[in-house]
Amino acid sequence: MSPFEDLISPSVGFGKEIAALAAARDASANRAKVSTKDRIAQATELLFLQRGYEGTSLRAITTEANVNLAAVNYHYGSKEELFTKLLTERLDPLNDERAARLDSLKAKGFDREHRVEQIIATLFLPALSLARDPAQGGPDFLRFIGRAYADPSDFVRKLLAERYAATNLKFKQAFGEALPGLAEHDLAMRLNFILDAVSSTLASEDVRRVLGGLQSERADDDLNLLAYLAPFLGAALRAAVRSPSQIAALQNL
Amino acid sequence: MSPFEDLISPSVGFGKEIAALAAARDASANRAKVSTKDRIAQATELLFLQRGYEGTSLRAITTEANVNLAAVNYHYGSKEELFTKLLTERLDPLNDERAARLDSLKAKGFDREHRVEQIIATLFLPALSLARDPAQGGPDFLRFIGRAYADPSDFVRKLLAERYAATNLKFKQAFGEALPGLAEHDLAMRLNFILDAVSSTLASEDVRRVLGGLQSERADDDLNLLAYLAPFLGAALRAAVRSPSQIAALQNL
DNA sequence: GGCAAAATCAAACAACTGTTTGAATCGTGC
DNA sequence: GCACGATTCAAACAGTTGTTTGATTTTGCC
Repeated sequence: MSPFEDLISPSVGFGKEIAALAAARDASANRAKVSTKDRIAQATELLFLQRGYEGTSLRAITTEANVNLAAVNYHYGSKEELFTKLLTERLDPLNDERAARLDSLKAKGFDREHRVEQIIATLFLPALSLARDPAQGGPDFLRFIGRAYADPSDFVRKLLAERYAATNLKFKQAFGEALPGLAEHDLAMRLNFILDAVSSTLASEDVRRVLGGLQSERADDDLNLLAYLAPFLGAALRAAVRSPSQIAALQNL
Repeated sequence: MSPFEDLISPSVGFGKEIAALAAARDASANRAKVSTKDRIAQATELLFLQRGYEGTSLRAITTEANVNLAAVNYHYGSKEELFTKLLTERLDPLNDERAARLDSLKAKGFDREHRVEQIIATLFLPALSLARDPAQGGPDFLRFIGRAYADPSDFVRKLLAERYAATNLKFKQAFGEALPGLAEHDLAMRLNFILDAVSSTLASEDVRRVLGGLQSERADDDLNLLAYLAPFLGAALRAAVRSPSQIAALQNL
């Protein structure tokens, strides 16, 4: 039995707000009228994917949404509050699920041999299963969170760092325990390394070709992508576990 | 003998403009007066490292440089021309050296077993040896090019893509030949993957701790970092060489 | 139907951006 | 010492940004 088997579990349900949003979006597909507030949200998501936080002006949003400029401040308060709402709406469930799965994995005990791969799986399998949930925004979900983690603006970076500091620390510690002998700053560097890589990969268009049909309901696809990426990332992390003397010995590899 | 030995070669010399700039910078270390034009360049580099292209306003530059606002347009023409000058001044030599080393490597013939690692070495060993050259800007050189390749602005991205398209294509083809059986879009994805990762790593502060003393003249340090990174990146690239059927077989790895 | 609350609107706000102007200053060769 | 080109300067330009205002329209309830 694969050590990842347990990780492929049905996702828990999430707030009614998101369901309401999705319902409103479906209604738009059928008829015509979407509320001003929701049209702003949709236009913002679209433009954020294309241009990021700083590159997306309120006027671009209101033009795309066919809405008066003042509507954003009326419905959301400010640009930062608008983006905070959109970002946390997707990232809160993601990080909750990540933390929950890591806890249950810890409780059950890690696999001896594939500990790193198990943690990697816990880190981004939730993103894959949430991406499959139409109530979470569908196939653009992955691109959205990839963009979010790659966004260079102070505002987004601070939001992610502060709001999810606890979860991030949990995973850092888990990797640290799975990779003893790796200096702390080395671990931090390697984690940034693979996180950046995963973010930009998720944000790209190509990942969907790898995923194939995201519409599929079968969790086997998760295993496919996991089998595709986990050895890749695992090898990267493990390769860092080398003392300076070992590095010297590698000179004529 | 290591297949990388040949790659550690003395860097060729570069234009007198850069030498003049470096001379001016040295003069500043001795006495006090640096020309307005050079103070603008220094302030721009500093702020670009901190905030990127879009995040760096001309007023921030002129304030940091203790210079009148109009001086930028007077000496450089425009903000884009200023950044183009600074970027190409460092990236032109880097890409020229990369292309030259790849050509000579091709002429000599690749090592059978470590072909991927050889190309990886060719891709970023020039950056390391140029970083050691004080005429190229010293230890900040790596952070600078890392920042450049990670910058999200249309202007910088287009500049890098267009100006160095030929070199980029050369390396893509070299990797493609070294990794037969890897579909083109997979190769592109993997290359973006490791390029993003390397860029953000170079741009970070931590890389200097790994590098230890950049002031050292000994090329052995290059080999150290190469031995540190090449297996890491090589493993990542090789892990992608898997057919869909092989992926399926990996489900219970 | 009327009326109060909610929503939309055009317009302006102050702060910022890169760029240009024209006068004042500087430095150098005569 | 003077004149002329190079440089610096304060000021203003036209454009953008996020936000606010006050009037107008729409909506839902009695």
